[in-house]
Amino acid sequence: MQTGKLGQAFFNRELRMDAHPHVTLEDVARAAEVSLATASRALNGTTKVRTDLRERVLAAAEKLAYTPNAHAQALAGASHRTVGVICHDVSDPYFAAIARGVMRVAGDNGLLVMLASTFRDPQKEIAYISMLRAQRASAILLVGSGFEDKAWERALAAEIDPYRRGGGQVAVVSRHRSLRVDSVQPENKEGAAALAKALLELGHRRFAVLTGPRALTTVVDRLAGFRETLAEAGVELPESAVVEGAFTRDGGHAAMSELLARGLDATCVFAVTDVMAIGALTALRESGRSVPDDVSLAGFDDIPVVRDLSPPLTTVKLPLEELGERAMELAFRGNRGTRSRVLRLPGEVVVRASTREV
Amino acid sequence: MQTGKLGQAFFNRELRMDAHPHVTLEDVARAAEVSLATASRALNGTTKVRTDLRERVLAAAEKLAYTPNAHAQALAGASHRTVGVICHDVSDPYFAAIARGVMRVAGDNGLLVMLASTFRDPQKEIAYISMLRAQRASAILLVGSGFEDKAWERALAAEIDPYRRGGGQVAVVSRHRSLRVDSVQPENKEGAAALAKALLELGHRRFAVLTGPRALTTVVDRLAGFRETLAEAGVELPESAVVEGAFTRDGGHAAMSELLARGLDATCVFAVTDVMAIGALTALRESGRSVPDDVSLAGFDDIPVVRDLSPPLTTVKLPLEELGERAMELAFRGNRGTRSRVLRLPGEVVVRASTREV
DNA sequence: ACTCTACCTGAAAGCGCATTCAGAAAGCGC
DNA sequence: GCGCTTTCTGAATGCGCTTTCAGGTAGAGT
Repeated sequence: MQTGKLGQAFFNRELRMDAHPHVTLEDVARAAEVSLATASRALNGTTKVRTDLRERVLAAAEKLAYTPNAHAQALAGASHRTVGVICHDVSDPYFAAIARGVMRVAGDNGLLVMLASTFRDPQKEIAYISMLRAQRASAILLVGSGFEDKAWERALAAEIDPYRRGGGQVAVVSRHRSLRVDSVQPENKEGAAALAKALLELGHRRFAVLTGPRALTTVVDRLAGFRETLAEAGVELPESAVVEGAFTRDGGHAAMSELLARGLDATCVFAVTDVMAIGALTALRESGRSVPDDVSLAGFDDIPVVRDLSPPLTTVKLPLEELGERAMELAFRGNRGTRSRVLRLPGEVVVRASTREV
Repeated sequence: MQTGKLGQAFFNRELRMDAHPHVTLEDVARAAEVSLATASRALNGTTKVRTDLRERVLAAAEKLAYTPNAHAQALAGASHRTVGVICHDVSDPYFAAIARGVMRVAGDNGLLVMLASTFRDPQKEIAYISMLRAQRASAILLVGSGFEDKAWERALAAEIDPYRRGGGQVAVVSRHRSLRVDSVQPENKEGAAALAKALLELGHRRFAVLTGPRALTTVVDRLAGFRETLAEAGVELPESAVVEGAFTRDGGHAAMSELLARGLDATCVFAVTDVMAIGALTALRESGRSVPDDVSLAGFDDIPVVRDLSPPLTTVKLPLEELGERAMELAFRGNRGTRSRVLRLPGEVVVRASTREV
């Protein structure tokens, strides 16, 4: 495995699996006094094996605590069932929820999931795909917004294309589809538009937005949906009311603080993700402002915890787990055609107490 | 791979990796007009290869988008670097934080992580270990509280022992160490004791506790530490003031509701995990009670979000990511001795606004 | 009882790679 | 320029398993 790409290893110890050699199929066959082929067949049930022989094999396998070597099986041509999932950070509730959906489907289907966190390092994403390719994972799921960067997409394609040519399935979740693969996408733009509409209906006219990195497609879409809907209502969202921050709780906190420092004159703040909204909420509280009395706050995603905030957060509910489940289906259902399939899942505005009428 | 254990598959389509056969080392060697052995050596750098030959090989590999087959490598004896992590639910912030630590270390060391969620199904835990064993993962990490069940521990050992005999490393995180393997454990009992002391110092004398399943060792330890410290101070914690619930937000919500229904007469409620505390907090709010004015609330773990609650939660801060990191070190540092190593990481009481002096 | 057809079983090939072993080339002293 | 050692290269082996392929055995048909 070419792993050097992922950084300096500090574990130099070689951990070979041959301390005591593993029990092999041959051991089982010998113990059961049958041929290797028969042992294999008895264990896999691919062909009928005389009952007494099969039982002898099963008994021997049990007694020796035999477990087939998945590598040998894979090499010998058996389909091995493992999925690779690449996300930015498992500990982000947004990805965690999607991963949950993935894991559920995987568990129900005897699939092993290899989960990798890139910590938003594009290099790592590439490196992980390469590793997953080496593992001959049957499918790779790319979860999370990609970058709007042509060079980057090209580098990605250089890994993905050979993988697919080799028969690998690829699906992306919540990501721009410049990669021509199957994808399942939340309706970010529509969701943001619906949210904007709901906020307008509450009477708000002066808005501010806390965005994540503007290069992320998710940010672009949500911002566009929000802004355009305001524009249609004749409400302008000046660039000075848009603050960019990291896609994290602290990013939201910092962005909100920045906004407050600039002198907040909006009656409603929209954070493009719930995670950022959580940071923003705390920043507002720390500044002595009350939500929603002094300012309304809305997020996006509806990660589980936001309903337990005080006040509970108005947001756009996304079917996060379903996003993961659908992606798995897409990947394992296989794609006969040449066109990439796109599954769009709508969000739903959930108005809670963090926004009020003005 | 024997995967039947994990339930009914609904994906019947065979996804073989041979749609277009993968580029092999032999292809590269042929393209570079060198022998297979030379190509292997050039790519791995194990032995010196004449410069021009190496460059030809590298160029050919690049051109053909060659990726070694990790299965073949593993089978041929190369150590393959993959870790298996088994937890209850990735989307639980507690596990997510630990997983984050694991992933960070993995990423820095070129390790691939196979993450499995058991959804608290003991059968699945066993099945996953079996799969990981089949994959010849270099190490397996068991994250999360085990059950106090002898039969169950025995079944587990039946998987673990052969794995270790084969040279596999095992480490457990936050789990009773009836399994004689390396472990890293938060000081649950001590932490709960320290929390109890802090709450006593705030003047509280009537307590209630929201626990998770009493069979979980984590619950047992935290409850014991809490209760014993109260007892030392002459404060009794009657069983009627202890409510058991699921180890989830909803479990905490339900348990708190139950407690309220019984007629809460405590001035302070301790939820054995932050996740449960979050549910409890909402239940209290829904009942019209103010935290901390009407009742104080404390949790355990210090998952990231609790500081953003209103009021921020008093809790016992555990070094969650470090738990994961240490486990990885334990696993990959290897264990020369016969005794299993135990790493205990202390918690620290963090008093926030959810508890007040009475 | 004898042949023909199913049905099983076992020997052997091969999956893609790392690595050993023997041999070839190159470098050295004289 | 010859014989030596030192490097490097390539053919061949084996990792553990699945899967042909070629028997072999038993049962059916007459």
